[in-house]
Amino acid sequence: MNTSSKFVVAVHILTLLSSQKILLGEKSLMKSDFIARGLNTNPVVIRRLLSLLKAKKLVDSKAGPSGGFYFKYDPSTVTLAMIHDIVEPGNLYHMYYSSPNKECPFGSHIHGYLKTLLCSAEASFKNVLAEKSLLDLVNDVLNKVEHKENLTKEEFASELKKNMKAISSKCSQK
Amino acid sequence: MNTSSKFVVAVHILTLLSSQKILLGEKSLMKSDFIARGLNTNPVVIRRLLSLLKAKKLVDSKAGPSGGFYFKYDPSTVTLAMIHDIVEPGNLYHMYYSSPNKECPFGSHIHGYLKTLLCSAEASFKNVLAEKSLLDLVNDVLNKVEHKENLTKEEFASELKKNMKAISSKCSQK
DNA sequence: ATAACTGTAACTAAATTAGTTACAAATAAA
DNA sequence: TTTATTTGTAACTAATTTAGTTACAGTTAT
Repeated sequence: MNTSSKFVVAVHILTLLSSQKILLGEKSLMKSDFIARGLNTNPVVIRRLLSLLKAKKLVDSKAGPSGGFYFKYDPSTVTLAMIHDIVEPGNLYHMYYSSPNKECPFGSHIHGYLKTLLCSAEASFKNVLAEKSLLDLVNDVLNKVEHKENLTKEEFASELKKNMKAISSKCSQK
Repeated sequence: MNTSSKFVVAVHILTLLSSQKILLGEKSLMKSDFIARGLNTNPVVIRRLLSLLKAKKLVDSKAGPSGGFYFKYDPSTVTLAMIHDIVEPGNLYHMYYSSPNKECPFGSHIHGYLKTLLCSAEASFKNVLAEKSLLDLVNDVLNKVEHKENLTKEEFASELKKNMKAISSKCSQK
């Protein structure tokens, strides 16, 4: 198993930033401290990942008090496949298994066919990710909240805003 | 990227054992030394992987001089998906990203939808692997050899046998 | 001016992997 | 029956990757 959590964390972050843009407006910013709290991890880990996403032009940031990060695009146009390609480039499995010896008249031919098959399987994996946009994920959550907690989008937006402020003040308490 | 080569190496080994069964007969055995040569690696690495495949009943072995390994089943009934499940159990990506904090009214709901999607993408990956059997891989190689090197199956079988003996004698020279 | 952010370098610790040495147990062959 | 060959496995090393952490320079709203 791939032990990296970069992909799931990046999706989590970008879904948060998308929801913030939709619920709280274009100009709203989210701090790395707040995001890190929600993932039980360290703000530096979040900033490191956001630094990569910024280099790829998906997000932008503002330093200083009341600074933070925001998502640059329309959440409906960014798919999980794009995010995967950014944070986990290359193949799911590498094919550099001790470059097969040409001495073996049979074994030396396996590599090529196996590589072709793996590429095709990985393409299939990514096709599923390509069918899901950040907006889809945001809507999944919003629908759940509206139905299960009987909150309107507006009520939920103000709850989110309140929570962001509460967490921010907790962080600065330290 | 997953840096493990267990899957590709296991497929390589089992394709070799399958070809040996088809070309050289049921009783034919292949040594870990010979397999390791073809992969430019260490016999212990090969035996370790074969030990797992033996525990899963895919192969069996015989100790002592002229001992070795053999594939127990019909190569047409074992798919690459089965092999993957054995040597890389679990998910392609783990979902234990710092179990999301319930404090965050939005973030706490993302996890479930992301997990569902990843499972579906992984299922799609494995479906492609499930369409390829060990026999398919053996036939890919045999067809290539017959066309490009103009060898009949019988000629190729004797070449393979010769090669196995040559490598074996090289190994015992040390 | 100050306080609150981002941005990033440097270090630690843990986990995983492949490779290696060594040797016990099994077994065919001399 | 002895010997040589092979599997089976434990123990260790080295390399790589990952997340977490501390520290601090640069930026900017208040």
